[in-house]
Amino acid sequence: MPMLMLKDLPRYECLLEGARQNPDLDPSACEAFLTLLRTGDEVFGVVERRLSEHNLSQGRFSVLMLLWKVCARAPESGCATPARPPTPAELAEAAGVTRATMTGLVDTLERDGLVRREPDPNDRRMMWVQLTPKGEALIKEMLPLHFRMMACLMQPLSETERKTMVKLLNKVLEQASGQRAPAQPN
Amino acid sequence: MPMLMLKDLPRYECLLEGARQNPDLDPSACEAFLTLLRTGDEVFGVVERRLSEHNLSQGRFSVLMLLWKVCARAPESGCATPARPPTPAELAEAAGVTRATMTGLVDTLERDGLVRREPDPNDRRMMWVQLTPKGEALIKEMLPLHFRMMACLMQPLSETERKTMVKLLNKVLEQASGQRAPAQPN
DNA sequence: CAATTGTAGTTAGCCACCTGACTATAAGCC
DNA sequence: GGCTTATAGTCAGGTGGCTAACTACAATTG
Repeated sequence: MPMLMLKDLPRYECLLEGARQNPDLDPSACEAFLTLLRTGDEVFGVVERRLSEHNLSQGRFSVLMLLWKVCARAPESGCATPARPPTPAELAEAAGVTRATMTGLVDTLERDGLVRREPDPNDRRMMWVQLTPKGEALIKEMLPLHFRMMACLMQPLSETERKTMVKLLNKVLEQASGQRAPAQPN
Repeated sequence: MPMLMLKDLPRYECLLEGARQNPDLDPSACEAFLTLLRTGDEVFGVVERRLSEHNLSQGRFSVLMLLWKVCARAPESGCATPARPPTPAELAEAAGVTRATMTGLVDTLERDGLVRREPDPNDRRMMWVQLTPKGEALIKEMLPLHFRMMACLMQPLSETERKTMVKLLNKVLEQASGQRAPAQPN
């Protein structure tokens, strides 16, 4: 549960009351906003708790996933097979964290024997990161559990409702991404 | 951006491909799950970035909000007015963090002169936490900006879509809360 | 070829989250 | 009244985010 989020969402009447005092408060927007963050936080918490039983966190798990996808890439999957293992910078980019953060993640994963660093023979600035057998065994063990957890969490929604939620969330996602970088002139 | 979340969500075809190899993978559940976390992360990031321009974070802002709600509670708002300022433990409970975390938050807020600690005269274990005038001024300045940001983020959704999203998210929220504490016998 | 510029990885230092242990105090119960 | 138990706040130590600065190396360019 990484972010501090109000545990009890305000009742809608309180939002309406607040809107009467503050013209900037849009009750339905506020409700949607708070519910989104609250739900994301709660779901994230469930995931973290499950992962922590296997000594993992979201971050560590994501790195293992990224590494596993590379080495497990079947030829028929249609995805391009990279010529070499990924570098910390590539992992950071894919995971959406800074290179400094990735250094720390790979440090602890390496300390726990799940991952191995190896210098790139062609560019001495770079490192390659690879799963160890132990890391591969762990991710293979975890994946089915992780998938079942996703299914369990989304079980109250019908197929149609899932599609609807994804559609609505994507609208918000796009808006939020635009907020972050209003223009990418390149 | 507190949580590490894959930046590029997998395409749906890849999920279908994965499901063929792993019977536990439910493609629509997986898509909904990833989109939910990704969107929550992105929205959270927008908020953090805005708040950081005023030297705040989600956590610091939430504490100020909680303190402000107490002292700004108008009699006609219908909410019960507490007899005294909140304690760190109450703030932690309301914000959904541990008491230890709240100690740290109040530490930095007090260091920055936004908040004041005062011993409870009736129970020497407890402290009262209150906004300073500086803290109150800051939250009053921030709130309209914060409300406008919520409205902006939710602007792509119609009123109906917001209601729908809240309804669907609440189903997931309830499921996730149940996951966390399967039974509360009390 | 030498100097500049850019890139990869790390380090240091900050913040906010956690757990677990500790201290002081209050409350309940012989 | 004196144990025991419970509660409030804090501290210690760990993790995972961040930025900014540094080192080593590669690439570009005059």
